[in-house]
Amino acid sequence: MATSSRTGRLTQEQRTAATRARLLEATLDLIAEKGWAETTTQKICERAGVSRGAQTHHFPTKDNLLIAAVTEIVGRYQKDLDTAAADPAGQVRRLEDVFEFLWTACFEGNLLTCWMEVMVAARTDQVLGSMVRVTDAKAIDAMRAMGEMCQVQAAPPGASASDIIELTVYLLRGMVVQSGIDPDQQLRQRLFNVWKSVVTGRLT
Amino acid sequence: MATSSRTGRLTQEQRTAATRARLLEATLDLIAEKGWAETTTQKICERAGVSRGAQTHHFPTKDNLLIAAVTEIVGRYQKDLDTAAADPAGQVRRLEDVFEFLWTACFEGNLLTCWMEVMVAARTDQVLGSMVRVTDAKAIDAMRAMGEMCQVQAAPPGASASDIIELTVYLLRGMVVQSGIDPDQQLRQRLFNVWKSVVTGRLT
DNA sequence: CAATAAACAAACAAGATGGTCTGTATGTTG
DNA sequence: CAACATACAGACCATCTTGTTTGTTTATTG
Repeated sequence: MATSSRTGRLTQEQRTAATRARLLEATLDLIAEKGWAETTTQKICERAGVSRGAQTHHFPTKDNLLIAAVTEIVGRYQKDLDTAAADPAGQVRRLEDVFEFLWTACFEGNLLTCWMEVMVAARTDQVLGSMVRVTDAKAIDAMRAMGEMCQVQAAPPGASASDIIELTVYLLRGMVVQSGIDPDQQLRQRLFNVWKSVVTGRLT
Repeated sequence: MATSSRTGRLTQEQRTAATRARLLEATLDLIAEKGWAETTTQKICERAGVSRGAQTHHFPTKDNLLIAAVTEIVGRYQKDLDTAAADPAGQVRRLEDVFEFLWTACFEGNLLTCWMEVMVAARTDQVLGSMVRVTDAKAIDAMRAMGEMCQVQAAPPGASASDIIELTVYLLRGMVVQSGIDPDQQLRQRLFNVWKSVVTGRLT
């Protein structure tokens, strides 16, 4: 319990937190910029301004570091989800608002770009796969729950608002991958508007 | 022009075609099984039963081989597209049939799984990116053209059948990525049916 | 059949990557 | 202040990956 705030020195805890944060931030940046496969420990250390010895001290193996990075991605996205879900506390929500949230969460920043890299890598990576499976299921459940709060009546029997939400999630994920090679975001915005009008026209 | 079919020997042309085909097949298998990043020249040669010398003879660099593999993927998918497009020659097509084709083309075999690996890798790879950009645009155009052959009237102004098709493509691509970590294909089938009923209920 | 070219095999070289190891600096605690 | 634990720095090593090179086999052609 030594803050030592008046001196220029740092607590061990502070130093640990700082270097870990720098490593994770560099890892996320590299995944977004160079892709999952090109994200090596050396490049991470270089970008984070951390020696390789320090990295191996905090994260003994590369898996440790990458798992922590994926946890960080999930945590940030989950945080967005939580705030959005708690926004109109207990009240009824408009489906339109949910669409708007999903769109913004997909294309602001590079979080979803990182997540698509992780999902694709998880397909052929055991440890990553089991991790992504559970966290992704949780995220989709949370988003479906947002749909159930909407007062809409689905026209086709068996189609719920939650289903529409989940479909929208897959659509947006496909669009995020597309945005990696096609810069025409206006086209996607227009198509998403079509999607919204088609879906909302069918629900009441 | 020596066929030499009666002897046990092979023409140079035949040998070339055979080894190239084996290498490409092994490459596609590895991309589907291990992912883009784990697809190394050594593993390709090992799986193809081809020496590394032979590989470097036919494909001097790894890029050459991978580009040829991507071309093979695109070619096979384009072939599916062409046969499907030419099926009801010049006639009007049902939107339902197009949906069915898109679904089948996505989940039969592992072609689309490979394609998603390529698309994600293309985001951070210059040469791959320019290649994927043009071929993907062509494929989407071809699929949009199938939508334009459907005699449907879009209810929301500005929404064409082609737009619905393109939205469906992105939706299915998101689902393909999901299928890499979530084996519940029945869920996706059910959701896709929801999407279809939403659309067909909205179009006439 | 002889000469030439192509297909093929395998060893080698250069660089990158991830993990281990040894040593040093900094903070913590009795 | 002394003993100890943690954070950090950098060298080292085994492995893997890609590309080159050298030599051998097989097919083609005059």
